[in-house]
Amino acid sequence: MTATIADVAARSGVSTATVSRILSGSAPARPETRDRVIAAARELGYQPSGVARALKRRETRTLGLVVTDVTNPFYPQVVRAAEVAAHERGYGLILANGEDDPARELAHLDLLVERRVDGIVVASSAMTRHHAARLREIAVPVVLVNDPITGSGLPAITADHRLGTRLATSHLVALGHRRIGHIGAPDAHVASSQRRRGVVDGMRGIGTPVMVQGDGGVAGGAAAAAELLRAGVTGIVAYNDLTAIGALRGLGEAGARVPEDVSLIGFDDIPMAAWTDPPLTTVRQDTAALGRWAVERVLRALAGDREADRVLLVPELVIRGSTGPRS
Amino acid sequence: MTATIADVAARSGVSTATVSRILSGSAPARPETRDRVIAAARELGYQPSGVARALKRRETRTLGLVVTDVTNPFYPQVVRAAEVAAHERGYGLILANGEDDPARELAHLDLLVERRVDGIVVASSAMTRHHAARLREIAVPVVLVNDPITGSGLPAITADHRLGTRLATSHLVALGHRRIGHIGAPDAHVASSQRRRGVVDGMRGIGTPVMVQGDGGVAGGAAAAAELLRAGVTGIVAYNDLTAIGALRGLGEAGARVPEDVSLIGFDDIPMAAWTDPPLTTVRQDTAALGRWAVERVLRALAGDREADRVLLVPELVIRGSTGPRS
DNA sequence: TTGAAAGCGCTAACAT
DNA sequence: ATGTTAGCGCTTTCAA
Repeated sequence: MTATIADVAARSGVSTATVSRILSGSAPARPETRDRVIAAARELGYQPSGVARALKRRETRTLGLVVTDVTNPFYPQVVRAAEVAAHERGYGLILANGEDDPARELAHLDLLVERRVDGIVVASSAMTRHHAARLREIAVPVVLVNDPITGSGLPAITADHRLGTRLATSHLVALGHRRIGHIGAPDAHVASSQRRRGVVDGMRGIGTPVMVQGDGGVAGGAAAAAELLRAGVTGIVAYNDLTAIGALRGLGEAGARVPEDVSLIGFDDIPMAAWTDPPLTTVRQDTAALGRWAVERVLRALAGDREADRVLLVPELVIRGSTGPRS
Repeated sequence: MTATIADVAARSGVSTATVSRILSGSAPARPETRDRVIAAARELGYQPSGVARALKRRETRTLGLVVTDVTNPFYPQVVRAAEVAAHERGYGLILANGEDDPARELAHLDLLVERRVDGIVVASSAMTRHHAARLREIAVPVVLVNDPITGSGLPAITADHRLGTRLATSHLVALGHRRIGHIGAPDAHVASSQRRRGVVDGMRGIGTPVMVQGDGGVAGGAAAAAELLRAGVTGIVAYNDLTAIGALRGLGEAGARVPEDVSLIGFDDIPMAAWTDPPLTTVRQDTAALGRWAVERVLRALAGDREADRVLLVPELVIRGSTGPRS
């Protein structure tokens, strides 16, 4: 078995209390004993048990991160930023993957609570939508990422989706486009209604956008783009980059060139967006900031700040090759 | 504070032992007491402390997963499969993101050991390369994913990289290509030498491949492809899909059409590969199997199986639109 | 500066 | 079928 503090104490001829103090530096000690203890600890390869410490201190120094689906290219950046931020402060991160299944997410939540994580970051719309009440009664701090529910009573950070698609639409309008379409996502997606509204905002005084529905992924984007083409649009704002990449294909197969015949804008700025052909004009949201802020907010909550503040991140239009003047 | 087992015991007028037995179903109880205890537990919103249980049982039911970089599109699938497999068996997963930094990974390892995870899955070449010794002395089971080190003495699962690029190369040869190039990755990458060798294997008796170096990512692929074009190749085997996607761009910018002028093959079959233009012919490795097997292997080790077995996954050539007959 | 001892919340003998 | 008790490995009073 692994060495315990008692082993170290025995080996160095002091009490466990002294070992604890010396190893944690929580109290001064005579240099001589210090050295003996440290030597003994090293010789035994002693590593304090986080479990025992957690029981005593009543904190695990571990956070939970609930994510809808790591496989969606939007999330890894959030996860990474969260992990880095947590690790910087000495916290571990338990990852809970929702698989887009609300029941499963609830089970995960129980798992996290039972594991006594010190706080939870939820980056899952399904979660906040179906289990808002449950989230609010959790004993530890919960922070939401990309939460559409304004009245959740929990701290949250979100990109301004509506502003984002408005920016995108205005860009299209500025390029001379007048018939503009939007490929939306199912309502299950966090931001679908906000992003839809932004397109309407952007066309105010100009006309009404043609609304079609995708599936939030590549396949849906391809089908929807063909539909928009038949409707005669010259500009498309897609729900996200995945949808836009699908649209790129759908357009290509229908014989339309981008951007000569149709201009196309995505959302998120996933890494791939810069590498499509043509490179995708898109609305960037700072995913790293999302993850980092959420973790830091949890930590602040742990330090006593129990406010339910919400931060709205300003998205940025990244103009690349998929948009151009109406021909 | 959260309710403890003592609270439940007091409220239902039994001992903590009885509560423990009933809630865990580890021993029969009179239906009447059963009901009282369960009711009390529910009323108090009691959730057993995993920390206390872990201390007593000497198992945390938590696994560690060390990953080089979640942001690399190859990993999320592994992570997801691992998480799902773990969760199915009631295990949680602590994610440790290496950020491609060996020192950082070592720190992560300590964190995991201190947290007393029951086992560790390492999906990081940097890790196995620099810290093989440290890994071997860890008290809990360690399983390697995509490990290049045959002599590590630890169970491991890896795709047969060499076979994969051989398959790819043979496909090119079968299509009539004779001048074939390979865009390799820096040696820091797990599989670079294996994949390089596979290309040589595939050209045995035909010639020698032109070897150039990428960076394992999109940018490097673009530059390297241009180089290969100048060398007059008509077929390219890329280290991975990211590299191939870069090559696609590099080729396009240099005025070469794929597959009419140059055939191109990737590796991994990341989700994006199906959606490039043209869709990428690639070598698929079953990333989900990698993650799932690793977790299951750790669990088996926990059940007593301490063998250092290695499994080699057979990759599969997925023929899409980026390869065609030499024109 | 150091030690003795209690206790964090649970489970598992061992009793009854 | 249920209760008593010890103890998992730490930290932290309280004493000395």
